[in-house]
Amino acid sequence: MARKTGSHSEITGPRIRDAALKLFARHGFAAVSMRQIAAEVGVQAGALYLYTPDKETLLLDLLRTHMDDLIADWVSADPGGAPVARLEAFVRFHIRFNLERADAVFLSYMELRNLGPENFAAIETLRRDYETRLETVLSEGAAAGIFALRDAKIAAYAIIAMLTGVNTWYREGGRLSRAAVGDLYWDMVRRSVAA
Amino acid sequence: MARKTGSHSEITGPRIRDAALKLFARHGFAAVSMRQIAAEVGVQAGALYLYTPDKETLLLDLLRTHMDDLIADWVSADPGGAPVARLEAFVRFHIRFNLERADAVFLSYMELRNLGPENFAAIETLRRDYETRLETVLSEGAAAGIFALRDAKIAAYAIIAMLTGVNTWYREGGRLSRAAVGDLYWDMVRRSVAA
DNA sequence: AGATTATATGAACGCCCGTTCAATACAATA
DNA sequence: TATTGTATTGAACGGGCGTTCATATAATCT
Repeated sequence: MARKTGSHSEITGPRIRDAALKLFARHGFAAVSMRQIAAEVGVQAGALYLYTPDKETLLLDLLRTHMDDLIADWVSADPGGAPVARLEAFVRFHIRFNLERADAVFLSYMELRNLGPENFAAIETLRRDYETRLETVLSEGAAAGIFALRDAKIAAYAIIAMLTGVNTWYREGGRLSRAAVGDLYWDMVRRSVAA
Repeated sequence: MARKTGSHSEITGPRIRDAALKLFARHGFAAVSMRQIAAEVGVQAGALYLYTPDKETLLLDLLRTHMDDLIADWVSADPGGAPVARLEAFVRFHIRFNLERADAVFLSYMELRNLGPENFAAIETLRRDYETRLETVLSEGAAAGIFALRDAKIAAYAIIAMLTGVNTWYREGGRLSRAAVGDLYWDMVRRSVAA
């Protein structure tokens, strides 16, 4: 056997990335073998190397795609205008986006350490970009006297950590709907920075 | 060569746990081999099995010790009395404790997935115990009209996530002292739950 | 001093790893 | 239909893995 019937790179490529994302998030980058990823896709291990030069680059692609999506989606969700409205939009956006991609979020917090120094730095730059966007909203609100902040950068870190934490406990079909979670967190964030 | 001069289990045991904690946190449980841990201690791999029945149990011991210490230390740091004072004590305690044990904190968030189901459940129970202690402080304050909360459980999750996030950015010798960080976070927490 | 116990070595076990590559079967094009 | 290009196999490479165990030396006990 060699090439399989119905085989196309536009199909196999995404399936490999999906399988790798799921398995890396579930068991950890180092614990997942290329053979396991291949088995999940229904292919032999050698075939993966038509789609990635090596295992680390496969991880890097997943992390970079996630961060790019995060920033791009926030840019188009950002309403601009009044800082309070922008902050509320950020809170609801961050919770929703992260809940929709729990695997990628977990990966991008846990497996940065498996990247080489320059790849690590590239992802860190994207993360800092995202954090800075929130920090800017907070700073502008503070300058306008709408927010009372002692340190905009720390406030941004604190808010993002708090919101990202939803992923550790939220379960679909549980006591609270996603909208209710957004309401609760926005209430806490709003009060923590209110002037 | 066989037994080494000066060898004692009370010395080698802790050194093995220290090395394992450091390496697991740095590279991930699956990425670290028993031979690497042994080399860090200056011993052969076989000697590790005088101290742990297997690799997973070594991880479990590290995680359980960390959670036990966390709860025991909070119990003795808890001032009791007025909810506001207790909440402030919790905020400062959690930040300090976690900064002092960054490796163990990272491990206990990232490597639970490498535990079997029953070991996983045991650690989860300890975590829930800790979370419930904060939730109780919040609930009592709310009942006394001192805190305004829409959901004490979610507020506890949010506060813990926010505080734990300090570990991802804090660097010794940076712009802020540990005490200053405690002040900033206590300010935000206080306002987010104030009546 | 001699016997016993505790602590370690180092070789070996079978197994799985990431990656490469010649061979090959299917898909697309002419 | 013949040819070219694409997607995949399956075997092989050297190497590292977790774990076991017979053996040996150091520490301790009588």
